[in-house]
Amino acid sequence: MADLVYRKIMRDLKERIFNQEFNDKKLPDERSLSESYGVSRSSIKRALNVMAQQGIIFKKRGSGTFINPLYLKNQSLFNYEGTNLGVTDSFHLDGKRPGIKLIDYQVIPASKELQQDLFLEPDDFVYKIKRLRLLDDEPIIIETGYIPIKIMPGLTPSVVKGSIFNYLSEIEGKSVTKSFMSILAEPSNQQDQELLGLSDKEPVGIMEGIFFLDDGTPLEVSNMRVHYKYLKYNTFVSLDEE
Amino acid sequence: MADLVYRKIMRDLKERIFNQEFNDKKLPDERSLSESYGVSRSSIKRALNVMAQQGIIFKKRGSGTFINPLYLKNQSLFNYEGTNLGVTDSFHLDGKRPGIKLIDYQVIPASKELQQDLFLEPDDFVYKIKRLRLLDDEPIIIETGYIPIKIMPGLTPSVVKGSIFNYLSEIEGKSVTKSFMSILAEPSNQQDQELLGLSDKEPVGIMEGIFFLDDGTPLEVSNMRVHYKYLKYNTFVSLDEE
DNA sequence: TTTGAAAATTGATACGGTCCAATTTTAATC
DNA sequence: GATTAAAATTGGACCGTATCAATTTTCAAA
Repeated sequence: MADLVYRKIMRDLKERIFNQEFNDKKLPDERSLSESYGVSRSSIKRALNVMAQQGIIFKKRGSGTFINPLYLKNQSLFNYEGTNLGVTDSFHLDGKRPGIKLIDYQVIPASKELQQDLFLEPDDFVYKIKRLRLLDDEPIIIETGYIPIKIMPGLTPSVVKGSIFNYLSEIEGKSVTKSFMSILAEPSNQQDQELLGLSDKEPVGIMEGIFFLDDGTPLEVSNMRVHYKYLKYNTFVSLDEE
Repeated sequence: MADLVYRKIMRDLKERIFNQEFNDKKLPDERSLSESYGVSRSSIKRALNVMAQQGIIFKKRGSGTFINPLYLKNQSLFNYEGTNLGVTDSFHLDGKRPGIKLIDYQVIPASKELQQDLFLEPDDFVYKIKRLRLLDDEPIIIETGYIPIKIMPGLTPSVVKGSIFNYLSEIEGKSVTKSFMSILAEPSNQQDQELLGLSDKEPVGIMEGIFFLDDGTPLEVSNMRVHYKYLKYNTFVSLDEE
């Protein structure tokens, strides 16, 4: 994973940028980079494309490649890194201790909507798993997930008390690297208030969507009701389509 | 813009997918596509990569390329299209009539934070523009923006009553295609409640961040307090880095 | 000094090739 | 039949080239 040419270039360039090596905010041109790194221009282009997509640099034809001034100042914003997409990975908040409390666990027939979203047959069953996510014993997320039985036959309550995605990758060698999510907000309902310790004037953030396995199999439909103070979704958007 | 090879391939493939031409949910292999379209495999790869990044297809080495079942069902979710990033473009809600009410307009010295975010000198000035966005006369967003004077010397109140981004692209030929945004939620404050017609139990969604010009110049620091019923941010996330 | 055309620079698109790695298919063996 | 090994399939990485398009630089003419 780490020995790809274009990734090595990226790592090195990021470091050089961070070390202020390019004090005019401009990178060398692609042909020079190609020569100095001793790799093809295609690989340079690939590295620069990814970095541009992440918002670290801007490219302008005829002019050159420029460093995003914000990258130097606020590098942390540009690190969407992580090995997985699950909550256990996403909220790596400053060494706080994550916890899970199992609220509900049952096996139910898949509803029409779940059949569609998870690509199931009418007689398929799913786990319904409702959990409370904690950070240093403080509740922050009410998470309700639906997972097809036939994909994870071994999903026992004891497994569910830990990270399902980690279990998947460690035990079954499958990884969850893609998701389609919607983010929105709502007033908190009574259950939110009880479980998350909110007043009736405090809202919840909602992240709902579908997690996919590597090969595109829909794994889980998830609905997360997040304590509003812990919801902060950062994103760099580019309309360039590549 | 529309005559690029890889885009033509993308358009055609999307249409063929939508027409159920690949009823086994599997696309032809790259080499066949290359031959049948009469283009190089590289171009096929490029088209497929972009489509994979958009979540339309999944690729699996050794196995093939597969259609995301959700694409057929819910195609609208996969259209992040648009020519600009501004609010005027983002919320194209079903032919509703957008409107703008100017609340505040002044020229002020750039604060420390603005100096950093917009890359300004200590003696630079910015416009502070506060506007209420309407949809069919219903208020949905309180938008506060800061734009450097030196970038848009001609930003008069009359311009500000319309779309600033459209003005930029039509009059000055510059386009805003990149942004760095954070999305979060908060209880509504009194002003939110008055301007957006919310009760004290209803929250606002907040989208704040920086808009960039094509060449990487930071154009605007923006803070949008959105009526919670209108905040819905859809996104496909992939950890594959390309 | 200013203007404007030509030249140089620089990223973008596209081609086509080599080799590799994961997976599936096929065939052989027990 | 089941198991295993070999072969074929299929996407991934990387290289090097040719041509184009936007921008900047150079330099001669006015």
